[in-house]
Amino acid sequence: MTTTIKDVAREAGCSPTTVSLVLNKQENRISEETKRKVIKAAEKLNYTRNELARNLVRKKSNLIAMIVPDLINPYYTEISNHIINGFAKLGYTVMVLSTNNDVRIEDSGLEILNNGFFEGGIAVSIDFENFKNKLNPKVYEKLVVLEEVQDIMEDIHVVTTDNYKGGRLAAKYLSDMGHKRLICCTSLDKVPNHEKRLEGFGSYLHEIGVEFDDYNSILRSNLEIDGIEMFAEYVISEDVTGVFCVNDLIALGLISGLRKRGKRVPEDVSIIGYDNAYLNRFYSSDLTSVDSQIKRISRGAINILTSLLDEEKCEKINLVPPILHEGETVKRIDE
Amino acid sequence: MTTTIKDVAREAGCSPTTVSLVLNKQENRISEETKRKVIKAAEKLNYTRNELARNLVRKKSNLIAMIVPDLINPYYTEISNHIINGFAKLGYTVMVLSTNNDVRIEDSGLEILNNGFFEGGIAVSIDFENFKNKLNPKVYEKLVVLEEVQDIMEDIHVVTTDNYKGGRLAAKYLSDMGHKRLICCTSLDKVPNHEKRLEGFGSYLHEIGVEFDDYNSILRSNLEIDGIEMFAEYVISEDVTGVFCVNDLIALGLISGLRKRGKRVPEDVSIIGYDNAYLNRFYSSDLTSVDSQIKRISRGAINILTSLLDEEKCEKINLVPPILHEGETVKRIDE
DNA sequence: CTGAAAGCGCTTACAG
DNA sequence: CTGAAAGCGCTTACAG
Repeated sequence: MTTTIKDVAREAGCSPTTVSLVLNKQENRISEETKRKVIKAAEKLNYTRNELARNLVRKKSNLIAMIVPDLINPYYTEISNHIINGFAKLGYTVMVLSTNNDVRIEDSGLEILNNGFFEGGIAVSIDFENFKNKLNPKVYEKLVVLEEVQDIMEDIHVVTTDNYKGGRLAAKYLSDMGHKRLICCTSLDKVPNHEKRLEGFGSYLHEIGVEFDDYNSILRSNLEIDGIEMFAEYVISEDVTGVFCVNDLIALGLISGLRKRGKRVPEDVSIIGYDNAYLNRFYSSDLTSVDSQIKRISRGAINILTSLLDEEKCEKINLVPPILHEGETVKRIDE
Repeated sequence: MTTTIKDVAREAGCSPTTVSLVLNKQENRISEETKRKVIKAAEKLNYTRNELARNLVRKKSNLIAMIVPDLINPYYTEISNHIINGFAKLGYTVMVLSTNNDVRIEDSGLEILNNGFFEGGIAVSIDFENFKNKLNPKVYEKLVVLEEVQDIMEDIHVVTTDNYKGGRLAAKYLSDMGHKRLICCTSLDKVPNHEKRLEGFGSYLHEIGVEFDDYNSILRSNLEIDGIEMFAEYVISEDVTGVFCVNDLIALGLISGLRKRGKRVPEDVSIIGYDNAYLNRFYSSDLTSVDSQIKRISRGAINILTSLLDEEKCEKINLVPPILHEGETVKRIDE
């Protein structure tokens, strides 16, 4: 029913070998005459090569799988974009699988990584335990993870923003601007990147003697819009002056929630996000944010994975230093 | 080097057939004893099945490919999300390929669709000509396109918002609110969805006698942030009172550009978008927008594609009626 | 309850 | 310049 190389061979009056050779542009040894016949036959029969069979023998697909937790957070889509474009230039096609925080989808993702259709993988913000249990160790050799390092995965290649430093940067900036009543807003699930940011944030405040404790100063919610609005309620009721949001999406949602309640940013509350995502620029106010340098992270990931694909050695861990982007959502205050 | 079914068979002391049977849970006929041995051997050798080989013979992968133009526009990511989740429930995994408006990546996408690894495809907003030329007609039978219909693709299944009607809805609303100096903002590339929206918009205005001509009333730019800011300049210099943006991202960018220039929305300029994307809710003002009912579109796509996968007949064209979402970015004016 | 054999659609030494 | 043959790693009638 589907036309194969054999059909083309029959139509062209030659062997399957010859067809394969011609179609793979290895036709230096084939006569022009035969070449033409083959191409004509292939066109006539509407032949398209079965890549499954091809890859089975070649063990090469030029395909890379990218696993992300969701497609809502612009950070993930932006980083995907860079990686797609970067690999396109190198002749690789990247397909992205978003687990949408569903373990079953994540498992399918791991299976896909295991099954050999994709030559390499990039995983953003994953469940390390699950990976460790279900991923074939051989896959590690062609995988780069974009998330705060965990001891649990000692064999893996990592590139990520320096979350700890980023958290400290945020804390320093807010306190330099005179803020003392601070909280953090983060996700309910303990994402390693986020936790490290909080750790850095807290550590800086402790050093300079500003009150900050995990129980009262860290707010958690699902990141649906209503959870984020709950943050707004709390900020208002507790008279907080500065908020560190572990990503930009939370920051934008929080600003929106505050404004709906008659509060102004930064006049009444100062907000700082993390990532400095491109999509922020479509937003009315210029969000102050710790820039995780998405482009550099992407480039790093591409470099490492290409090295791995070429079986070259390379550094295991690659921490990209964050930079503070001073927007207009943090105000200096004096008390 | 990679362990195969043969290795497992040798280790377990049985035939490859038996291993395959056990690992595919078709073990009703296999003795408990053997079963255990096989599973143990597989674990010991860290065996993972080669899906390439498997799919080659089964012609079944439970994988669906989704092709989108970019991952920046929240409309694409939101629709992807719904489709990923919907298919997950049905046991299919969806991987998305973003062409990033690069023909070469789009071509890879078409190749992937052709190559048989994916059982079905969903394509959002594509280049019809390119599809027609390069896609194996057999793929049409398992493909649904989410974009305004083109005569060029008569064989294809389509589900999309009723763009024409949506455009008219926007025009009616703005004119009902008293606006007469209107323009549209759209992309430089002629996306079928967008063009149809403009057509609907213009047609309504013509009917009620409001001035609107394609040359002076339709602004086009690349959808980078600077292009969109150029829109803002124009709106201000021409004293426009109402703007129809063919998608929400343009609308948000435009609002941001106007505010930077000291203009207020909706006090000075009224803005209406298209899609009513979820991400809008993280934005400070509630954007007035033609709701394309992304969920219904997604559900429609899932239904049709599952029918196609089951070789059932179904309707070719599925137009989802849009609904006006009244936010707070359009103001009534009277002159 | 189990296995030998054919076949999925391709590529690639090898021989001529 | 061209082709027969083996093999990629699996599944699935078929036979026993």
